[in-house]
Amino acid sequence: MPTTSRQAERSHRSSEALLDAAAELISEGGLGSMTFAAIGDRAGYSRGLVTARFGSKAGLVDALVRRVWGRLREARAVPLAHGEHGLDELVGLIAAIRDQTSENPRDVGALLALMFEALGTDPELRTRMASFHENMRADIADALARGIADGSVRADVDPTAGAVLVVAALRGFAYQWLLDRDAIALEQAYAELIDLVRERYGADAERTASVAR
Amino acid sequence: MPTTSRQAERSHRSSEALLDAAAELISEGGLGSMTFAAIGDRAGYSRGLVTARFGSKAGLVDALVRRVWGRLREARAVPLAHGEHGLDELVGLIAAIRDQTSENPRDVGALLALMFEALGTDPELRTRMASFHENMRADIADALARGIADGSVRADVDPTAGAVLVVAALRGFAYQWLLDRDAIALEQAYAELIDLVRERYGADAERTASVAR
DNA sequence: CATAACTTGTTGGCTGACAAACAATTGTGA
DNA sequence: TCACAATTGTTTGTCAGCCAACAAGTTATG
Repeated sequence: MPTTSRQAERSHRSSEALLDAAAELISEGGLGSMTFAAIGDRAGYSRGLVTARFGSKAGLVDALVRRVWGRLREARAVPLAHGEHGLDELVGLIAAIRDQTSENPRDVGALLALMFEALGTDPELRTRMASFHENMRADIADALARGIADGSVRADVDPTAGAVLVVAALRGFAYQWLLDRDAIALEQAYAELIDLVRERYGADAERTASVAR
Repeated sequence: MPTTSRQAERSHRSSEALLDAAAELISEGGLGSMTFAAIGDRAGYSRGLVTARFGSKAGLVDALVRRVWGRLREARAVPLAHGEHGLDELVGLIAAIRDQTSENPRDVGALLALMFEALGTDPELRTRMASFHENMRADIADALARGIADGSVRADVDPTAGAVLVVAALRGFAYQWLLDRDAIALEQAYAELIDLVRERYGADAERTASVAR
């Protein structure tokens, strides 16, 4: 007999299919186009299964965010664990986001769309995303501050302002990409940002050398 | 007798009040919280006046975008008309956006919220904002290219990549600001961006000098 | 009195939520 | 091993709430 019962496997399959469909829909048209009927249609199940499985729309979004964050955290754990210098750590973070976006555009796109959706009516989503970005800025500012201490970052850099700028660039890339996927060369954009970080925040960057990709 | 009749004045007043209320609501909670009833309530009129005046929700959004864009275009015409060098023109554009945001946060906030809302279901809004950003990137890339020609911008700068980055920073600042207005020092963020543009794209920037604000 | 400005009543469509029914799977006792 | 009950998974029916849109009516202006 299998370690997972046929029932468990069945429900697991359907849950994944529902979450996949939900991610696709959010990524394409925001929460507005993520209706129970649309999810069921796309996943090949009925509209009623979503509430049966996730309780409510909020529960579904919660499960979706958990799944995506879990995967991303897994992928990002590697570059962050190496105890690199502050500057390299920041560059590694940006590169990890770049890689995740190209490897798993559906989930990342859904998470990004949810971030922008957080500007809307739902106060819960809003505070959640607000604190997420606050933490992200704090992490980046931390990396810059550590970089100043270890000599990899210029001493006159303002870590807070740098964090706001880096986060802004990341979200701004994502926004332009979601708005018109064909108009933005994401790889090139991330390359420009990494190069910029090295040139502007790095302690020993040569101005001429930094332009080469 | 007045050049504008009392009737015209009356309808003009109510239209403005409705648009003001709509802008506030969008800025606060996106299109989702901009319901006819809410607009009427806040403007001090009935829910029915909006359709009577603007025909439909789309018409209202259209009128709102027109009004805000008109005002911004007016304000931005000055810095762009001077025929400056490419780099100064770009810096002027960023400064103009900065000034508009601090002078008229309600309208600018509404326009920004609409930009992010464009990721949602409405295809008309989406294409509209997509082409707006395409034009914006083209303008910035143009300014950079002209700057290369007139010697104010480094010759090895990629205008396209620079345009994507600048637009990303602008939208990213706005996103973080709309998400949590207290967490972001907008003035400082814009200062960082202007400084960055001068240092990274400028032809004759001194690395140490560029940090001073 | 006529026309413009504005309000209130109403309707139809869409959505999330829940409940009841139906179907597949699993456990249990003989 | 087999029947049958309990459980889990899934679907369909239905309802209440919200909203944009329109229409008919009311008030202000000319």
